[in-house]
Amino acid sequence: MQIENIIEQKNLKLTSARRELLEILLKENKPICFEDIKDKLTMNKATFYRNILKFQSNDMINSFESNDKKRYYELQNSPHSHFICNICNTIECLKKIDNIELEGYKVMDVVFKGICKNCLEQSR
Amino acid sequence: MQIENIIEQKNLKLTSARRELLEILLKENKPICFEDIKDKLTMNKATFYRNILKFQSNDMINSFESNDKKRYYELQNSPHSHFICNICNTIECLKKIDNIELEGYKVMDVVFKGICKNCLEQSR
DNA sequence: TACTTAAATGCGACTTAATCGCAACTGTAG
DNA sequence: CTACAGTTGCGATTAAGTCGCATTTAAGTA
Repeated sequence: MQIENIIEQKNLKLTSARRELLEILLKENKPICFEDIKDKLTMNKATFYRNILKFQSNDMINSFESNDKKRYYELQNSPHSHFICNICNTIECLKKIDNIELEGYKVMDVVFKGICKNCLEQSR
Repeated sequence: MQIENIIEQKNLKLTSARRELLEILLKENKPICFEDIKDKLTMNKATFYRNILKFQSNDMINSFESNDKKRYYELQNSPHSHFICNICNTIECLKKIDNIELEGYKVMDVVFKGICKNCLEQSR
């Protein structure tokens, strides 16, 4: 999916800041936080946050907070869940789990917390 | 469960700040954030956060961030999941869901995001 | 190609969550 | 009653996120 198409689909202006931000998100292909990328950003941080908000309200990205108290952002290419390890704090993307449904609710995102495979094995 | 017992089980000192904080958490019986209770707190906010950390490392409370970008804390009396509505931002406690397991992981907490029952009905 | 304008940006100030170092204080074991 | 490790209050600090405003820019239109 090209950046031009993504933007056009949502009827947004394609600015250099937005191109930059989308390129970063596409390239990373995993949840990233502001701190991870602030040095790469040429745009002002206010612009960063305003575009994050814009993208979120257009369902282009989702975000969640990890154990390190930082907010992570990720492109919503392919919807999937995340697992955050309480020990090593690693964020793992899980394969889409489509059997998670709650009667009466529309579930759009799931974040699991607990102990990941690696840490479980090391505790044996 | 009495506060004295909770503290004693964990080999922590029972200070007035900790009694106050636990009383608040017990009384609320739902996830609360710093802002919700800061006016009630007689302790310093550094003390608040230090005790939150202490309680967390002793598995007495868990925390998660909601859509309002505030961190919510809750006593781990009875483990259960939470549903955060992307529309009304309400945090709901769900009944313990014990059929959620991930092969190879230890799941300790689940946060769902999506659209809650109320908002779903209103969108019809 | 130039014009127009709503939307986007940069900047600086601001708010607030969360943390830190340090001196003073306080539970609790002995 | 005492000693001391652990806890607290305080003030300063860091960093995420927001806001208002002047300036700039993308993109449609003539």
